[in-house]
Amino acid sequence: MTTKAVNLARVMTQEIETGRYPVGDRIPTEAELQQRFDVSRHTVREALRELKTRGLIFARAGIGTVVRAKAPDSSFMHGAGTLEEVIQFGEATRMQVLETRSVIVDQALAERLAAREGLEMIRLSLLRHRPRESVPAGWVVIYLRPEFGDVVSRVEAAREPVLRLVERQHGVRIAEVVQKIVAVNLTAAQARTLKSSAGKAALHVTRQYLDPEDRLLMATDALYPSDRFSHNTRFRIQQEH
Amino acid sequence: MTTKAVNLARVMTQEIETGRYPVGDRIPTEAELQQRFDVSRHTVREALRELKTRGLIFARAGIGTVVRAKAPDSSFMHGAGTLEEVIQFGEATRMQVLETRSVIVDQALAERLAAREGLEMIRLSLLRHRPRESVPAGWVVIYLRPEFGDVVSRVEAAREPVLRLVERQHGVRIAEVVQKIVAVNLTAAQARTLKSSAGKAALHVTRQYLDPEDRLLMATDALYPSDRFSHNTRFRIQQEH
DNA sequence: AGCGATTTGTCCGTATGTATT
DNA sequence: TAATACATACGGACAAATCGC
Repeated sequence: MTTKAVNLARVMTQEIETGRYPVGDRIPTEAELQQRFDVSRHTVREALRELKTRGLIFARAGIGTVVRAKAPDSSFMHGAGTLEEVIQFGEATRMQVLETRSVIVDQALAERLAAREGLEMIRLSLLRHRPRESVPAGWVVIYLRPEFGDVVSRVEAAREPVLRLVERQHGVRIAEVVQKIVAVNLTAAQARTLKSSAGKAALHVTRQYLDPEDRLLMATDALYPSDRFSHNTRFRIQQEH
Repeated sequence: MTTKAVNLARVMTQEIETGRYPVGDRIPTEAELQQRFDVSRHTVREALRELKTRGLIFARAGIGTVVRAKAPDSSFMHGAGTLEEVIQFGEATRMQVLETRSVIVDQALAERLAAREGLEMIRLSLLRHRPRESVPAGWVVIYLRPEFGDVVSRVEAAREPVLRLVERQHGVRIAEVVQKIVAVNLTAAQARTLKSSAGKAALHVTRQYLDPEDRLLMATDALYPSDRFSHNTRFRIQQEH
């Protein structure tokens, strides 16, 4: 069973899509729609509200209701899920630093990190451990801008993500995260480090953290064997007025 | 001048944030709020609708209205292109339907889809093909509510995601997507279907698409061999305004 | 299994305010 | 100023879902 409002919204959507009401034109007034579909004004408004939140129309008192777009515009599909979930490297994990050193970005690394070649960066290699588990949950390599080097000494003790340390310590703000996930089979060397077995499937997650000017602040390169990690995200769509 | 509904929404948001109504608890009924704020039920519902679309609460007839989450504080992601990338099953891929049938959700499936046991759903199994490539890019199983069955016949011809077909045809709106990604080694049977090889790493992506009332509209279960797919996301953090 | 009581969902009618022409 | 059209708000009625007895 579909409601009258949903049905009306569907009809109006279709008529906008098929060009009966072209972009820029006004659709019939609420009173007219009320008559045409033999419903209350409340129901008409309910249907139009739906189209508004989908970005198909907009309304102005005194003017009417105007078609804004034929198809739902992607800019109206704002994902308002938490970035926290992306950033949070798990509260319940302990970080074990394997190695810290300075590297010059070569061509291969430049590609992987979307960073400029020749740039100097701090390379922090560490294992994530869950409490009471002998095998590491994952292997994370963090690339940091040299000026953020002072946080390195606090990584193991801190109970929060490296990103948070950098943000607080240096007053920078992350504006964007670019994430790429692929599946890989572990090499023998990787398997040794992770105390897993060669050939086993793993998630390979690379991330770039950018500031508002699109400059790379930090990048990570992580490897999570299949049975120890799942990557969960919750996207919520925020409608606007 | 702020409207009564906006004001009420603000008060309720704050009370949820400050913990007066903890996550999981019910907020007062519409009738109670109506009395407390001395407004009509219409106004109460208008305010609650706002909180619903923000994902703070969800409501069920017969039960009440439950707090789903505290308001995202400062950093939550925003911006075009976020959810689109999740939803868009690639325009440039062709869908080949392998099988369509009706299934009753058993215990195992209930867990995987976060659906109720005993529910009837349509199971649509298909392969994604990229143009000019002989091997499939991925294997997708879609679970649809029975009332959406009419879109099945149009999946192969349509050049858009099944989700879009459902949204347009039935006037429903996705409010939330829950996504889980794990790495797996392909079984022999899976490898055969995908024209890949057993043991090869693959991304296993499961998603639940929920409407504003938290009801499951559609769920997908996809398998992408490692060398044919990478999952890219771009999170943009909303700046204060 | 059934039957109220409760609570949200849908739908209707009406009145008044506000913005635009 | 008057007419138009959406915005806000009030009221009531019944349906649908759920819970407890």
